[in-house]
Amino acid sequence: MGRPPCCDKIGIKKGPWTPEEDIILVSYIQEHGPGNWRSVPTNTGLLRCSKSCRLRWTNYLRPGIKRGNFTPHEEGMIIHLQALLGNKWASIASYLPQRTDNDIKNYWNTHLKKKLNKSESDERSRSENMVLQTSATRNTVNHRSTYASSTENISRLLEGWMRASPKTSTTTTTFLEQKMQNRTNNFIDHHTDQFPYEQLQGSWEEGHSKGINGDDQGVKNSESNNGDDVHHEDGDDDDDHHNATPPLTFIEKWLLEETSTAGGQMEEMSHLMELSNMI
DNA sequence: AACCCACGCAACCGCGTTCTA
DNA sequence: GTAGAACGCGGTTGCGTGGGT
Repeated sequence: MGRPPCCDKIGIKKGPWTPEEDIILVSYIQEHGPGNWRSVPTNTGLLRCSKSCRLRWTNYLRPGIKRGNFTPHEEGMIIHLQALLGNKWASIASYLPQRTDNDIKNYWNTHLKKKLNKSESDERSRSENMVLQTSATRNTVNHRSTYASSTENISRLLEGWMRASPKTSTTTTTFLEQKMQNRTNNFIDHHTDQFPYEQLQGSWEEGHSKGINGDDQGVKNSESNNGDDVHHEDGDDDDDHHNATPPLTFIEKWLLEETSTAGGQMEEMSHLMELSNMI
């Protein structure tokens, strides 16, 4: 309490992350694993506060993150989990391992809240069904469904950055100088100018197997389950998330059984609604 | 073509919780 | 047991972008 924010320190950079910074951060985490964020800026030479590094990693760079439009299934889960848990975005995110709490929060604030308000004002008695129906309808219309894993994001930004600035770097730190050579060798396909996803992923997992812990159990799982919403095990995500998560056994069961297929979804939704009404 | 506005998303900030010496 | 440091979460902000006029 009353502690000054770490980002007030002089010389700390704010604002959007550059591809360079992303690469440095990813390289470092690939080698040392996430955690001990305080040491990340000093060890990497990044002019960012530890908080910013952690946020960038968890919200954007972490592997297994699904980006792009939310599926009706995900949307339904968010709506009902929000009804059950409130604005516990981290807890909700633990049920959607491929989505970040920030993503879910943004999606709720920009889409779902409005939608729910609208349907509630339209007709309160039918609002619940309205939500589900409009969800499905909307998704068929909204088809920017190019989900990309974060590794793909990284590969793309690497590609762009490497083309733009072949070898030089403005933030020449000891760490960067040492690692960029190695990492680009790992990331870049020697035979093409592309950064094949498989190769990048392989590189990542190779680094992981050296000793990444905690979050990365989930990282591995979600990576291997890319494109699948199923949440397979409890050790899948942050410990905090699970500690904070109430024993929603029905939902867990539902999530385990349910895939992105729409079949049976509506029926399960109605069960969920009953459950949430009881609570 | 230029301007305005609304929207979406990435990042920041403040505070509560947890950890450690 | 306590204080300070680090971490994690939720709310909020600011900027880029696309659509409308």
